[in-house]
Amino acid sequence: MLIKETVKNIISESVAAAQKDGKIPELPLPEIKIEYPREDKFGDYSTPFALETAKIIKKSPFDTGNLLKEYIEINPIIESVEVVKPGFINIFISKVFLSEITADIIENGDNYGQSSRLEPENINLEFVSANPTGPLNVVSARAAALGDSIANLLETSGHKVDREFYINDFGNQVRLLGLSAWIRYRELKGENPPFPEDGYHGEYIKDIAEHIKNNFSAQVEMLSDEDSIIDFFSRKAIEYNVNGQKEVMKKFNIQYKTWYNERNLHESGKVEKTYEQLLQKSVIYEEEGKKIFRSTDYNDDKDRVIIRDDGRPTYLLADIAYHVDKYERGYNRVIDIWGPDHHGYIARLSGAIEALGHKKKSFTVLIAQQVNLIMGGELVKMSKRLGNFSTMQELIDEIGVDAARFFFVMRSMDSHLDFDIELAKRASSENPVFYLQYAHARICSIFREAAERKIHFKKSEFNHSLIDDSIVNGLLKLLSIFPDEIRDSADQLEVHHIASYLLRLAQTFHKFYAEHRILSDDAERTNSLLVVCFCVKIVIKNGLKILGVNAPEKM
RNA sequence: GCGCCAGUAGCUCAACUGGAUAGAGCAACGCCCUUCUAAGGCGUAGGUCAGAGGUUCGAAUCCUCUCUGGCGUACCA
Repeated sequence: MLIKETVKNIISESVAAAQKDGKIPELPLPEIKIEYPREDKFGDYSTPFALETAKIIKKSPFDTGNLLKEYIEINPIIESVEVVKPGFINIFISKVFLSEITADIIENGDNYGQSSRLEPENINLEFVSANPTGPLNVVSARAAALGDSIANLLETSGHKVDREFYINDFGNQVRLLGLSAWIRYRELKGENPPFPEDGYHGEYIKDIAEHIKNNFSAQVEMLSDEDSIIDFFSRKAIEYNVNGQKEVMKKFNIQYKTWYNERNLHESGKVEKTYEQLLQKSVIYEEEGKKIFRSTDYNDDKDRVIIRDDGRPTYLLADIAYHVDKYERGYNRVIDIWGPDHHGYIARLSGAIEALGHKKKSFTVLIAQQVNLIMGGELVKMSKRLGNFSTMQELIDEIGVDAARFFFVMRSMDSHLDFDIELAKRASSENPVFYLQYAHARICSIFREAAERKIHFKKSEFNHSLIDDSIVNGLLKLLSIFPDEIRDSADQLEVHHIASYLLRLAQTFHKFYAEHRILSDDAERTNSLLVVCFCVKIVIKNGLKILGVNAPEKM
């Protein structure tokens, strides 16, 4: 149950009732905000509603608060209401209600935290979509962790989400990749051809050449002209790289619904079709043989070429076609996660989408800021072309999937992330992911010990009064807001809130553990404490699942 | 030049998107294991929220300007 929303409804009903009684004028009022007060003495929930409406309804916030107090307090969920100094309305939740949270958590189990929407969105979430010209790097790893977790978050909060990866298997870079591979191939054959300056210098190109030599030599020998040879190498190199990317994603516990080929977009005529549509919307003009989209109408710095003077479409046109295709496949919300080097691209693409009649709000681009990889206190520069980079695969091998995924999502994606490999590698207390997993493992250990001692745990028997203290109540309160945390994070598309929440929960649990001996001779008390542990375990597990991190039973 | 992101404790970052006395984790120091996992707990110390104005009941958060760092500013993808 979403308590925040419930409280909000209670307030708005109270306001409506007060209006009906003529105590508050019937004017349009701002949306009611519900907050978690910083201090316990300010209640479990709080609203600045009276402060915000003071001017509109021409009443002192203090009076409004006291007026609403009686309407709010009628509700059985509410223990009491206090109106404090400037005019905050502080709400205390009833203890009975808090006691019932354990039953709610246990009943829902793996599904606790999920909620449903009146109008669920059908979302396409595209992330990573790295060029298939080489292995995935750590920036892609960040986007991967963020994308999958945000998808989980949106699903858990009641939307439908499909994960998608766009493969740029078309254009200049692809040809250059094929050429690079072909040259390495010839080197393997004992030749010594010149290597293009702007080619791909990475060692992995040699692996691709080796792969082609081992599996497709006969086919290569049958090709005579250079164009078809390079085309063949391009296709095989792309295939090799994409397969590698798929493998890494699988290891990272990410399951894409769709891997979408740019090549298909061109070959199916969708790119041309999109051009026709833009033409009909009169947002295209011609200049020196080029077809140009008037993106300045949509807040872009300059208009953008979408068809070159030689007739070939630019990347932008294909990308517009691709996004239009997403809508045509039935999605009513489209979300992309991009790297920081593409932010300048947002205006032109969203402009085109808007020009073609889709709601501006239905398209969102999230920018995942850069990752500074730090090794031995030094910044590691990454560049695919120079062949000097650390791959996502290497990262996973070195620090493990759990640590990697957690580190990438624990910070806001707006922040540049300093990723200290050495630090993340250390399996010690410095590492927050271990701290969290340890809480889960610890609970499992308590239950193993309980079984050892022949204690029969009855999850439906919870006697709050036996363990009614501030630590337990704080823990129960935290558990109760989990669905709200998910809902809020999902609406803001900010998954790091879940990481913070879980760390706070783990911290509260460790404190609880230190202060309460769970297993004792008092059977009834023991059982009630075990119920609390059981609930914490469920929430940690469900929360970690959203982040794609394992909840180990033993450590 | 213009645009985007960032600037908060020694370091890495939060702060419920305008709320009450700005919080965690590392690092430092001092305590706590004959008892369910010490990968843990408790405590001490640490701040001109980059700077200056403004907006209002109320600003780390919003608006303007300045400074610093990163990225971008293609008929590349």
